Amino acid sequence: MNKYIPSSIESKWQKKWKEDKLFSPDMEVAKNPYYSLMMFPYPSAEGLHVGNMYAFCGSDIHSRFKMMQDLDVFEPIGLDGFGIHSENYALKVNQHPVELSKITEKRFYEQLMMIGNAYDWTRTVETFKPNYYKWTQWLFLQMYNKGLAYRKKASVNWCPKDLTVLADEQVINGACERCGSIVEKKLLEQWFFKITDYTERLLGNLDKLDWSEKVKIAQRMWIGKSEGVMLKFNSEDKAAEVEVFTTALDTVFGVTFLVVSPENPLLQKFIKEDKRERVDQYVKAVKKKTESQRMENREKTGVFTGGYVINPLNREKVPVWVADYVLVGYGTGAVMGVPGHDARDHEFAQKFSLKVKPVIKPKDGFKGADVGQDGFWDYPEIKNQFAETSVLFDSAQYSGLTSKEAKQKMSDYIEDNNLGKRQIQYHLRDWLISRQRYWGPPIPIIYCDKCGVVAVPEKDLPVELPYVSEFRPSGKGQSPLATSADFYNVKCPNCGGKARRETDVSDTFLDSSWYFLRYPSVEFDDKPFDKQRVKKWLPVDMYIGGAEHSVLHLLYSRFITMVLHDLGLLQFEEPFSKFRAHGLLIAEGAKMSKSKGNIVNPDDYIKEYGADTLRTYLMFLGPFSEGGDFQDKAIGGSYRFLQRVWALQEKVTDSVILSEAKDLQMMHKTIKKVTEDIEQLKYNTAIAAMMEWLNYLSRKEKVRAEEYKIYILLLAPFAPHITEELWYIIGESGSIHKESWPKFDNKYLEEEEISIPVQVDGKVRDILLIQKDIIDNREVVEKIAMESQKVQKFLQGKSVKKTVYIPGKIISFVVSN
RNA sequence: GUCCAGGUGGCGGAACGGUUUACGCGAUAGUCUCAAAAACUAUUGGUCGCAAGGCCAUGUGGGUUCGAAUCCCACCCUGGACACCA
Repeated sequence: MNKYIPSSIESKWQKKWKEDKLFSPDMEVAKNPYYSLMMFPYPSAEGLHVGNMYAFCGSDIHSRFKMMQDLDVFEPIGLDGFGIHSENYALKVNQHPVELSKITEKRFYEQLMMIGNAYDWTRTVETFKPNYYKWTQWLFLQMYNKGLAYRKKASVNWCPKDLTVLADEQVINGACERCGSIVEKKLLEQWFFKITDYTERLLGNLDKLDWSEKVKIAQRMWIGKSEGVMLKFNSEDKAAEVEVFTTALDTVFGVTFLVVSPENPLLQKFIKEDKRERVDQYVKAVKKKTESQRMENREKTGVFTGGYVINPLNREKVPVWVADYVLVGYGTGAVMGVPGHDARDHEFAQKFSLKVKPVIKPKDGFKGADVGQDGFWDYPEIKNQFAETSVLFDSAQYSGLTSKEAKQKMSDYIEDNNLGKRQIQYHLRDWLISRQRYWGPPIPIIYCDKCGVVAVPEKDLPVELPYVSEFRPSGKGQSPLATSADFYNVKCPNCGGKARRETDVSDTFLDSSWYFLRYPSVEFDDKPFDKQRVKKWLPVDMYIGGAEHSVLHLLYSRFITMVLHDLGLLQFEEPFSKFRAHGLLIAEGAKMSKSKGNIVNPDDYIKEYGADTLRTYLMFLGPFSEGGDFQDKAIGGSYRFLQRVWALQEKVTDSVILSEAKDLQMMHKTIKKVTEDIEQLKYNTAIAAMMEWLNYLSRKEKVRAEEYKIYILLLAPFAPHITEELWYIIGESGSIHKESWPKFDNKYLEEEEISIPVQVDGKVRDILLIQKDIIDNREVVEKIAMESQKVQKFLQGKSVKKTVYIPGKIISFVVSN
């Protein structure tokens, strides 16, 4: 027997698989297409770390498993190479992104080759190549023509470090999701996609999708639907009207003030002359405050405007304040202040000594601490366990009603009297796609002095990204392309007159919002995707990726797919039938990051132990959906495991007949376990089952060829190289990865003797071995149990009050009270 | 603050109403060796005991059940997502 030397067999098979196009299904004739997709990486020349490998291997194992279930699996790979991530890396190492992209492409593909994934290397997609971004620009044009891309001047999120605007989805906790800088607000003219036109569909379809629940929840939260009413408040003198949105109309009798946000133009109408100076001062001060100052200090501030409005339900006079805790971007930029039942309003009222008036109480009255001395009661909207049991008081004819009833009746009243209307608000806002950076697809728009905004004609695509040596972002709210006269000076496609190109590029998430459509159609230069191909291969059967893309990539892709569906270009409106989020691989108890210096490089491990060992170890260290902790020491265990599988070939013989019931049972039990576990991505327990069977086989004198063959078939998705080699060693031909997955038969799983624990008062006192044929005979089994000496010891002198027997499971005697 | 995961040996983790600690790492002892490494074999939750065996252990406190790591309630931690969204 040869020694197991991973390095020599792994590269050999990788080369052969690629040459033979083993993992390139025929796009046209494949009978059972199965599209298995992994989120493609955004490359930087540092290469993939072991956390990336973890994700890619997990997806690959599932793909290979499906392949062996005789499906024509299409498992493509590509690079999401445009965007800030790659560009920042270029800035850091001071190399031009164009050159760098060539290096990173090579490096990434080499690494992905080394790990042994079953990629179709004939169909890669790189978003930064003109033959791809031509169609990203085409997509923009479709959006534009459908009225879903529009330009507006808006206060947008500006990252002071990356020197570009960001989408709302890219701002986390007031900070840039890339670099962590606190974002600023900037007024700029930008391109937006009207994702808000699709809100209800994006929300509604979620229920039908087979996706990881946490991702669906994140999307629902992001869309942020809330139902309430839009209520009109007239100023005292009826000269002005302001609308507020509320989800808690039942508290309307508790309104003691009204707050308008400093940015709200309606504010002006409420300011009384004697207060103008102070109000102006306040508004100015707020505008000067940076976002970070606002984040840090959340203490309530505000100024009384001098104006009053009338509460439409009880006709009470309510003072109007201006305060920056009211956001201009949500609802109407004005809220009714109910300090009795809203924590923020309460805080505000306390600070400025405004009246607090509770109007809802528990059905059976307040109990001591329910309502504080300051009159604040944590009302249902905050602690909704009270929602069912609380009633209104001091609310005219609505007193005594529950919140739900009151909301109903008050809404009716408001609508009947034209005081407002029921309304649904969403958190989701339109997708800002302009970026003032270099490394992205130029937005295909031309501005003509005469014709205005003109779309670049489709025949002129791609608008190629020029090689600009000064690719650094300028920070002036303009892309570096704005310095290239050759680029921006154009003739208007309409009138031929002097015109100027849009110099911003589009968001990298636009590149990735449709890449899955391109893979099956990469060879077509005249269209983004071929109708027949799409029909055959999409939607994606299984999509695996990180949960960090819950509201970015995964939401945008769904939106874009819906639009293409509405344009009649796709038959489906959801791109990913099944999505599973993988867990995060951490190292030394912490997230892998450069700053912590705990990045683990997979190359070293591949060199030392081989890709098969690394794959097996990564998949064994914890449940794939939950991630785990990478421990350097423990990887040796996986290496030993494969060594032992290799060594087992010595014991293989054809002369022993596989007849022992126990042998068959182990085999079928393992097939069952591994099959079911892979299906659910529970790779760690699948591998544990393989180890158990291996331990069993190693203890035997001889191992039958049949057993060994099935063993390596089950192991093939996890360790593709060693199993391929062993496949040839045992005299088989063709690739093991094109073999059919072993099947199990339940008839071998039953045992002759079944062990039944016997409990006395809930504690196990003995374990009986019961013959299969009497297992259902309650009396006999109970008698055997009762007669057990170990059990008798605990029954002595006591009477059995109750006996529970679950056939084949357990027997339980109850003696105590 | 809200939402979502989780808290089980020295460690990563199994089990997810029915024998807690599968599988692996580590540790200890042994075999082999001049020696070491590797490999192989055995032991390995705590505690009392010479042993048989007992008792105690799944974050804490209650509850449901013949039986709870698992289900319910409250609380305490850890990780993640969202967050002045009215």
